[in-house]
Amino acid sequence: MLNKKIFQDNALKFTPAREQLWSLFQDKAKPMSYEDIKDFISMDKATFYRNMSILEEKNLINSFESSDKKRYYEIDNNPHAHFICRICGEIRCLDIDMSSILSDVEIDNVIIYGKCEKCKKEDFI
Amino acid sequence: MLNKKIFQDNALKFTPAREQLWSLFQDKAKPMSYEDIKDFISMDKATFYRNMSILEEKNLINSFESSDKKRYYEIDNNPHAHFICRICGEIRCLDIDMSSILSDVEIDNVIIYGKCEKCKKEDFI
DNA sequence: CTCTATGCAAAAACTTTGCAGGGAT
DNA sequence: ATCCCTGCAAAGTTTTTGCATAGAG
Repeated sequence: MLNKKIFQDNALKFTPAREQLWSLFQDKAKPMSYEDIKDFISMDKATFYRNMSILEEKNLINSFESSDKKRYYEIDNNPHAHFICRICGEIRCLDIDMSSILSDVEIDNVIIYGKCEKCKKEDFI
Repeated sequence: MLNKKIFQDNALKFTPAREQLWSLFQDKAKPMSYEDIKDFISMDKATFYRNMSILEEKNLINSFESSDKKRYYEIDNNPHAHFICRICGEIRCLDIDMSSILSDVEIDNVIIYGKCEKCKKEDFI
């Protein structure tokens, strides 16, 4: 089984918790926090956070913290920048080439905060 | 006095705490957290945070949260992006125009996370 | 069988809030 | 005199840690 192989290749035991997390994050193509998925997984939050840290160390998962103080995780395929609306909290994935922005450093995350189109309009209401 | 006028123009009382904060953030041209300045101010942390929030509402101060979970503040003059090294925590102010990257939204903060030049080198030691 | 993974509960870290007293205008 | 400001202490929120038990290989 493919999922199992991914874990074994990384010297990680193939446990139910990890299988759940892995398939959930593969199905949803968006960043999600513990809060977002807690009702869809059956494991303690400590297990969630510990496993996500491990998967991140193995470069299988990326994460960033939003302005809502929560950490969002997503599968590491095709790294990209994120736009976060500080009004409604919407997180939008962006397809910007980050490497060209800045030389001499190794960029692994770009977060752009602002007001999304919708919230910008509602300012005038 | 200029400082006093700035506060009065914004319907804020000119108190010792605010005067301290304002001159400190004007002198230092870098983002600073409560931790960074607590030894140089004589006020409770609640007063610090409350005043910084107020100054931010009045658009006199900008802030962002770093990967160390601390909120950094700086004077609102000349808004700019920041690079934060996730290894050593260094915060570098950047002079990039991000507005062109993304349309339809109102950008007010850009944070680029990565590994700074120094920490990148030390990886190989 | 051995070593890693998990659940539970408590700790940690930074920021915010409630409240009562003090100070500016 | 009236509000706003401040200090203190306690609460709040998300993530992390310690420890005993369970489970994968």
